[in-house]
Amino acid sequence: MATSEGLSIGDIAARTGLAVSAIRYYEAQGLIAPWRNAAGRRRFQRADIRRLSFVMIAQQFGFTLPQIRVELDRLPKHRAPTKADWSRISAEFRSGLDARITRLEKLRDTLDGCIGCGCLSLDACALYNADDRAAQRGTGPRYLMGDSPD
Amino acid sequence: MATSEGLSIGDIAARTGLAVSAIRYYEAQGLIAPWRNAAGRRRFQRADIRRLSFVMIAQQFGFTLPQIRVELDRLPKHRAPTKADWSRISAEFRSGLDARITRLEKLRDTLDGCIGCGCLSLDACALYNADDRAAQRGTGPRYLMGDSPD
DNA sequence: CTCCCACCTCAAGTGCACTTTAGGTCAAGA
DNA sequence: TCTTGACCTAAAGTGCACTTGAGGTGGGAG
Repeated sequence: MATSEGLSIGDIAARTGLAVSAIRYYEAQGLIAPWRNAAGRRRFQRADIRRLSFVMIAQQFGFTLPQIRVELDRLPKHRAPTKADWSRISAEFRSGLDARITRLEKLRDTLDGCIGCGCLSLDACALYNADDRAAQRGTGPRYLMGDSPD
Repeated sequence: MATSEGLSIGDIAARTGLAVSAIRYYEAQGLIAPWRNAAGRRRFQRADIRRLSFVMIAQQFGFTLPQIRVELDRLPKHRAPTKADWSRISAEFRSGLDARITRLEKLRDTLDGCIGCGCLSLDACALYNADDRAAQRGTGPRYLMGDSPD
């Protein structure tokens, strides 16, 4: 409970489900900025719970902490995001998510075309096209990694 | 080129686009098992190119190297997978992929419902439901992490 | 004959996202 | 009064997937 003002790191941990160590780590990464009480202990606002939820959600979306930080930096440090903040960020999440889904679906469709095919030819199989032509352009089965086959 | 029998690690690197160090690492992880020539150098079969392509594709699918190893262990060590091998593995890939896509779509749909909502209520918002009830069950915004809300 | 390149091993380093450990402070309850 | 528990810092450790570095060998080209 709040001894005086704000929430303790333990409260935040309990309410977000995060480990205390993770919360401290996030502070070190600049994702949250609790203040300190007279005893030097971290004090959090309720809005910080939302910032941390935001972090967890964004991670689900595949964002790295530095990327999440960029988003959070555009938000007021201690306030909960407004409707406008949220709409903008949601839109970005949405496009990132769409891209991710599209990539996976492309992969799945290619796979579907290959199930039971058994060709496994380096020259012809769409899943095994890490051929010389692709290798010259970089690494790996490039077409599946997002490039289009020329 | 093949000095005598088989392909050198350099050949394999060129044809797969992988770094030589990565190929050695994969051997250490038991994903491939090249033999050695008189001089102690790795010699690969053409089928190993396919094994490595398989590794790269499986990574795209989100599998870890140990998981990929499990799949590869069911394949003959030096031979290219047969049609039957491939069909079985494809089916597993397929279901893993489907699960991944479903999860992302669920996330996206929730997000869609939230864009512009601005509620951000810990009790009501589907994206911010890291509430006490969820926290009691583990960590994070559980519903989004795959659990269903009770 | 000498040089270079491709290869070898083993150990350590990298980046991400944390956790663990060691050692210490402070306030409240038995 | 003593002890317990929540908190503090700084540094080191973890797991994954590699890369980099140091030091060494062998074979073919010039």
